[in-house]
Amino acid sequence: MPDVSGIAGDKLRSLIERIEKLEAEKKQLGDDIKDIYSEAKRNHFDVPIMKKIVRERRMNKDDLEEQQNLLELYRKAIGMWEDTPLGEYAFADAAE
Amino acid sequence: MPDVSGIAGDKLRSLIERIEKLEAEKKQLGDDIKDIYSEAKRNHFDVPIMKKIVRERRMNKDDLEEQQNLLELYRKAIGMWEDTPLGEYAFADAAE
Amino acid sequence: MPDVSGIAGDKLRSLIERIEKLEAEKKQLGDDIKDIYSEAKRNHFDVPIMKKIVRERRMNKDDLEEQQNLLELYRKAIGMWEDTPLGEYAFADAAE
Amino acid sequence: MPDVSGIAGDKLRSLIERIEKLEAEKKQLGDDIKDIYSEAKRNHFDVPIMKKIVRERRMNKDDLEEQQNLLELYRKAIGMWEDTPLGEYAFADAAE
DNA sequence: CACTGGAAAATGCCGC
DNA sequence: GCGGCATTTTCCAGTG
Repeated sequence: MPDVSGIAGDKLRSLIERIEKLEAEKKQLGDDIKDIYSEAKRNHFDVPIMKKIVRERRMNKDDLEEQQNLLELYRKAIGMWEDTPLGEYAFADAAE
Repeated sequence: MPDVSGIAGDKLRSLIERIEKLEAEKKQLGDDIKDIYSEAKRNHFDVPIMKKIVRERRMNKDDLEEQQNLLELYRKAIGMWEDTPLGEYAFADAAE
Repeated sequence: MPDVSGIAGDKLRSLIERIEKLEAEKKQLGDDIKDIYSEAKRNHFDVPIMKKIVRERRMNKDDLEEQQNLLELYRKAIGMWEDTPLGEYAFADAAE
Repeated sequence: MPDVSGIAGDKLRSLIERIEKLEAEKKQLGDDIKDIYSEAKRNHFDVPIMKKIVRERRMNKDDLEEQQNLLELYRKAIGMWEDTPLGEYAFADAAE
């Protein structure tokens, strides 16, 4: 759109193009990450579990514990699984 | 949560049970839909295409509302841009 | 589209309409569920935690345990958190 | 996972570290994009509308490929329907 | 600072 | 059983 726009139109178009360029790179990185998960799968790793691990590592440890405590509190409040050993597994669930 | 083992626990359990009931119904509907696709397949219709059609129709329907929102936004913005060609620019891009 | 179609066209349209009807009901249930979560929020419950609870209850307990074990195994394999209290707790839990 | 604490653990750690590196870069790009929107705002552009435009352009781009897939599907199905009015029906619906 | 809407991620499902 | 697609769920930034 060569001459419909004035200065501001050029600026706007420039901004949008810069954004689109960055978004394209961002998408590329997403694809690269997928590739690594594929490689992991080929090496017989469990991909969903790996994703949980990555997420745990990204999370702040204090928040993780706080979540755990709340989860446990809620389980208790509704009397969930009170006669099973599953309560012990609470910690792992917080990360999911 | 105010009171773990008292009234709040009852309320929490009640909420969760209501949710689970609705989720069960929702799942049932999903199964019913699958059944219809099976029936379609038995009648020699091409199921993937049927799904595309259903999807298209849903998208088109959703888009009507979306278009309204978009127009709304544009009208709002035109006040700012009314003495520049930018309004036109935005419209042209959105419609292209 | 009254007379473009023959018998098969009628059948196809009928199938699609039944599907769309069920999908509408399904969507409605989804909205109802959202409403309950809103009510929960108004009652000062932590909605994300509630969702975890609902999910836990939906899951098969054996699968849950299996997941836990794998997660723990992976944490160990990469030496994750081995010098933190959370890590010790998890290790203890896994070993018992 | 073959060998928890041996070579497989090294492989797992390596995969995870590569993923985390890419995620960091990805996050950086997200921040860069935000910066551009900030710049736009400083230049008195309407950011929500810009986002709409970017989104529209991305959708339109995606739709081109989608349309191709759809046509592909339709061509495939036409063999089955070529002596009925159903092909027309599908086309009409998709185009409406 | 809670809420809404939009982007991103995860889950589940389907055909090959 | 694997990869791709669609849906659902989760997350997060902007807004009042």
